Amino acid sequence: MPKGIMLSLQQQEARREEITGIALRLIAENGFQKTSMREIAVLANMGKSSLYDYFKTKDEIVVYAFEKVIEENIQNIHKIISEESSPEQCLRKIMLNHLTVPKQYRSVMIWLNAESDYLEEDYRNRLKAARYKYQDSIQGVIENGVDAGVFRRTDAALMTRLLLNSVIAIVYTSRPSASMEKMLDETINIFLHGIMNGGKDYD
Amino acid sequence: MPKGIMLSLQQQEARREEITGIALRLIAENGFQKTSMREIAVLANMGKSSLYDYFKTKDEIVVYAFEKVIEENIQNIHKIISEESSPEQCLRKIMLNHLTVPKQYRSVMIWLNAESDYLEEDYRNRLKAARYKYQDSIQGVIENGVDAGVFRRTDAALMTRLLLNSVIAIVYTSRPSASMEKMLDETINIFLHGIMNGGKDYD
DNA sequence: TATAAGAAGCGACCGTTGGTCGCTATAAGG
DNA sequence: CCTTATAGCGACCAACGGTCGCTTCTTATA
Repeated sequence: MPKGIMLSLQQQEARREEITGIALRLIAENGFQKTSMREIAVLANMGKSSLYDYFKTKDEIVVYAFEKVIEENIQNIHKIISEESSPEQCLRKIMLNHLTVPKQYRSVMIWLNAESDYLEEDYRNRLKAARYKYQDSIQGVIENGVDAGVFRRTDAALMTRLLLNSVIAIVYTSRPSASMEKMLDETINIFLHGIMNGGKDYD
Repeated sequence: MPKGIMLSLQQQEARREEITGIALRLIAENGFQKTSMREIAVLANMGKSSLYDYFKTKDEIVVYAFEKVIEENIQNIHKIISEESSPEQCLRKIMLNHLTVPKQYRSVMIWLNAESDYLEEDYRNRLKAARYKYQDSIQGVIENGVDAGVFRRTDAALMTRLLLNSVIAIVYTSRPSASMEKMLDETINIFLHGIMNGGKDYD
């Protein structure tokens, strides 16, 4: 391993991605608690202390991973929005996209959901920013649907959280009652037929 | 501190409850990770190693707490079911009850949701048993509603998980869009008007 | 009353953890 | 060729969850 070479920003980023990938794999296998920095360092073929040249703490690794996957998801959402004009279909596709978040990311997302309140303020803020940005782009779809008269007037922010949490309920069960796609379909049907103007108007 | 006295089972149970209470308070404040057994021991006025006379591990404390709160909730549900004949109102009341789970319990429930897969098998099984029992009693209400023709035919197990997860989405947000009761109301309206036979029949 | 049995409680200790620090080795710039 | 800056690392630290054997006390029996 050559030392003393200045790594370019891209190279640093690549290192960070590599470390993150290893960490996510281990965390998905054994949980956050039982995954140690030493273990990650071994698999990344570097000394443990070198990890700290790329991430300030263990927590930051998962914060970073979260930001990355959210960023990617937001890109997907924007693409879906630009390609699909029906708010209803738009929502379906967004949820389907959310469902296909790679497996390794799921455990850190769930873990963050539980522990994010107790992280350092800096990390909390980064997580909040990412999460809000993601939620807001979905919320926008719902609000557009309301404005277009496709959805009844509803609490779009709440609705967004319900939808996202429902995906978690689908993905993260030890007792699935059907395939994930089927459950997602049923879930969206439940939500839509409660939210769409169909005969009755709740205003 | 008298030593050598044989504690009755009730006294042991009381000790366990006391320890659990302290632990829950600390965990709600600082998170599971940052709550140490030493800290708990100090507040419980006992040596750290004495904690291990009442709980085998730190994890077991939260497993025990989970079992307790679920048990209590199941009692409440049974009472609601026996007093309320309308499946719709029944669901409303059950969800409202779920919403009123004491604050300290919430953080351990969320934490368990994230980490339960990585606990010792014994704990995993205890958690599973409690959770299933709880879910099943709610699922029963939905199935009754379906049989009575009040609800349309749906995946009752999925529906249960959606409902429970939605309560979490309501309670556990840093950006509430209304009071918890209002959000719960809106949530149930969304679910019910998607699930109830109102004009259309999806079969 | 003397004593054996057994449980409550604890201090000292263990391996492992996340994280720090100062040193070494090396490349680039003058 | 020498200075400077940096990637990388080994040794170390306090704190953690958890264990063990000892002390201290009560109760039961003789």
